[in-house]
Amino acid sequence: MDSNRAPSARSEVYAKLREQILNLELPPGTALSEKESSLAFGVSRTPVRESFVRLGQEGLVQVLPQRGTFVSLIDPELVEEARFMREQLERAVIRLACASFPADTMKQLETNLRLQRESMAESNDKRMFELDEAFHRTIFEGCSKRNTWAVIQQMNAHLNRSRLLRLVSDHEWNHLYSQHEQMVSAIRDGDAGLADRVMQEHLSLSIRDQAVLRERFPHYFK
Amino acid sequence: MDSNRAPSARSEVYAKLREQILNLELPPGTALSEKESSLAFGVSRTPVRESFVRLGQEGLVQVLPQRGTFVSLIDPELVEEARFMREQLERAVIRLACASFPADTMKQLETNLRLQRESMAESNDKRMFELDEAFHRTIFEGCSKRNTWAVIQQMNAHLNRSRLLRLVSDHEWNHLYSQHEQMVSAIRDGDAGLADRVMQEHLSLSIRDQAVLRERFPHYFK
DNA sequence: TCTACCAGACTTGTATGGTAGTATGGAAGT
DNA sequence: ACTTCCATACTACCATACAAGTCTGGTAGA
Repeated sequence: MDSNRAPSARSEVYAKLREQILNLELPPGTALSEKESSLAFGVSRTPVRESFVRLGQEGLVQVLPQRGTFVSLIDPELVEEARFMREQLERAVIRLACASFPADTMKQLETNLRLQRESMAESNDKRMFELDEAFHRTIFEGCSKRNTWAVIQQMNAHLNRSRLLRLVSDHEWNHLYSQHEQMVSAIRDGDAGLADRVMQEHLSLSIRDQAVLRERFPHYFK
Repeated sequence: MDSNRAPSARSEVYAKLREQILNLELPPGTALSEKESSLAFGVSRTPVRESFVRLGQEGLVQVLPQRGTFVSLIDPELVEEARFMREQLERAVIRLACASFPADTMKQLETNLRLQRESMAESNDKRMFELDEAFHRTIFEGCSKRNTWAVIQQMNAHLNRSRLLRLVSDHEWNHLYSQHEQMVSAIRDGDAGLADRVMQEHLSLSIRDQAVLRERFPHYFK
């Protein structure tokens, strides 16, 4: 069941750093250092270095030779493009879903909706966030577009640093939930036009978040 | 002008390995090894290792701990999804281009078309391939979607291993060129519907290549 | 006071040795 | 002939030492 019987030091460090960057626990612009991180994690520089390489490729850190490694500033252009890509791909996929969608995957969506209602009742924001992600992922899986979702997730690393604020403004969840419900109905009815419109509106919400974050933390941005 | 005054050993090794994998010079399934590669490139194992990490993240190689590193087999599902993503994003972008496109970037497209005619006359396939890539990239740049193009390029790594065969069947170029011409006209006229249709057809051509390659080299595929 | 310079404390880049897990082939036992 | 076991030769993983570039602060000289 466990693909990695012994999780490597590298993957541990990588996962932890990535999480901290996405959390804004390590804010944009923070100076990292191989040595410092290796001490913090209790490993040698090698696995830390290789984590930096991976994070650098994803654009989450910037490695300047002989100068230092820094958590990347949020690039508004990159964020907007990430939103654009996600919008195009999610709309295309949900149109596919309206043409044909497996029954058991539809069951999963319905279960997910029920869990969303429960989480909203409990005001469990963290759980709600996970369910939101799972909801979208499930649509991709129903259309055999697992890898496409994976690419979106990578792009979303940048988008998500901006979206963090919404987590605290939980009054938005009701709106998002009703959109999720509309999507499921549209897929069930095969109404691609409706699904497309709802998804487009659904994904346009994140634009405003960035403006708010930018105003509050101007030095986080490029 | 040179972003890297002294190209690092790592980036050299990475670029070379990547090129060889995309060339099929290193066919899918080939066993690599840190030691062997380090000897071949005349560097230590460290930069080779870090190249493996990068290539692994792109899905071009598969690193199995304590077992070995292998050039990834071509995953048909991944290839189809790459094609799907590219289609959706290119169609969305060319529709944007029809709404608004900078005059100087339009000049570049026209220049590119002229060079394409010259290269076809010379039967210069390599040049033609480069111009084709530049053509599409220019459309993205005109719409301020540089990063989106970069993501497509990464996905295309998988797609391109399948597209290699087309390079030798140069009789296709005439068809591709006329489609390019139609796209430029459509952008000039702001005819998003036409542009979308042409682009869709344009990008559907690569599907057949995979079938051919798969038939000839079944052991290259997953 | 201001400038030029240099020493030292950083940084990442590269090389190398040792460790642990894995595949393989041959020998010993059935 | 067939199976089991083990020595051996791999593999990637990690730790560590050294190399080379960069920044900083203090100092000597004008």
